[in-house]
Amino acid sequence: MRRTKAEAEETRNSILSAAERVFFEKGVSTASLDDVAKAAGVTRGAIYWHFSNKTDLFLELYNTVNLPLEDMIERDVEQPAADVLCYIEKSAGDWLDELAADEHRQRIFTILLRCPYGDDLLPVLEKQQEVDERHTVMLDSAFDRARNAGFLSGNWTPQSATKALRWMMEGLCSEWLLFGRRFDLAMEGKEGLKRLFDSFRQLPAITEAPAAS
Amino acid sequence: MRRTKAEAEETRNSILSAAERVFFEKGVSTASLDDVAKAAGVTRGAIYWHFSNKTDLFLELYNTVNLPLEDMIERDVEQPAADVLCYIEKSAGDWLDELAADEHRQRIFTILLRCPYGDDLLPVLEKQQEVDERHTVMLDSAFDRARNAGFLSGNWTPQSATKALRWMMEGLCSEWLLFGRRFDLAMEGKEGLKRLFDSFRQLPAITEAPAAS
DNA sequence: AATTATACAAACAGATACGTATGTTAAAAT
DNA sequence: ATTTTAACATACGTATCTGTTTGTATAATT
Repeated sequence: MRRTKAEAEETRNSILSAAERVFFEKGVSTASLDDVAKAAGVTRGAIYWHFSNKTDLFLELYNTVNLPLEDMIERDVEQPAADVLCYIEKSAGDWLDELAADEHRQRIFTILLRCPYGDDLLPVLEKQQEVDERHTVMLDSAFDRARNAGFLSGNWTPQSATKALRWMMEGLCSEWLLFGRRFDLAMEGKEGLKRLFDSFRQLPAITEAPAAS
Repeated sequence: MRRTKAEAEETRNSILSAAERVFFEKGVSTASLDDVAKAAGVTRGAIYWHFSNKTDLFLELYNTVNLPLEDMIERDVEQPAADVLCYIEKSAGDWLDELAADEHRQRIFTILLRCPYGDDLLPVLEKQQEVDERHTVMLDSAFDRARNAGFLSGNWTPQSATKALRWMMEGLCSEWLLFGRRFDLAMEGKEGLKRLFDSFRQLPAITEAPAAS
């Protein structure tokens, strides 16, 4: 029963959608292609027509979303130095809002967190690391501008602020995604961000009074 | 070839040790019992003699180590309020040192992070959550004592400090363990802790001068 | 209108992996 | 000295998953 091109694209998408749900529920390695086929209402024949194997299916699924941090990078473009910290904080908070509201991204992110990065999924890991690297570089330079303009507390260096922010975000999301969403990600996350950024902004208490430069 | 009791205990331990390495390298779900048996220099018969199946083997392996946070809990016992913050910081730093030096714990922790908590491994997940819960409660009360004694910055509440610390530790360890140990865990981790705890300790800059109470 | 290529389903073959059943040796128990 | 039983190895049957092949109805092409 040959389908029209539009119909074929539909089944392809339904396979991807089913794979997302099945991989999320059973894990990538334990889920079989038959599980995915049944969830999509097709047979394995359809999957092997559209994709070459499970790894390829996973990679295609992985390409349907931009990575967790990827769009956060684009957001933090050049801003006036006075607003950089607020802007980064807002950007991170918005990103949490989006994640909390988008189950699709939640599933993808969860799958990525606990997928066994062995052997064949190396390209995924490499892309992840490249995105992380770009995000780190961007944050570093943003915090550096804030610091040069005198808006970063002496307690923090650009690098340490970047790491603290990234670790908090990663820990926050890991706990929420991997361990059953037992708290309000957006609310608690943004409160944590607020405290952390307050400490970024807080100028030293005891040191020299601002001399005219 | 019947072995003596001591020899049997040896093979049991070698199976556990092999399982640790194999699960770490191939992932729990993709590793077969034959892989484990070969790595241990025995056959599957030995495994089925000592353990009832793969899940049971995993649970036994899981019981051989105290959990990542478990011993950190015991450490943070009652301390004079003036030293509480320093004590927690040191305790967390020590724990990072130990993790960085102990490949055994690294592997177990890594396995736990990316194992598919579906279906049969629920007891593992539940124990994890219970340990996390106890750790959180302990940190809350410790930060609370620090705060009541005036040693916690007004920027932070006990709860927010607890969460910030836990998220930072979790993000730090996740990035290090899941993504190839590409930095010095103990050094960078302790520097991050130092910055964070400095911000915990830093009293507000502008607010009222300490009035006699 | 006849042909061809597409989009699958169904059937097939090979490889694991699991659980169990059975065999075997030597340590304990008697 | 037998007997028993612990500690495995070996062999077996079965289920499952994978990749491929074959069949087939129907769009698309000419």
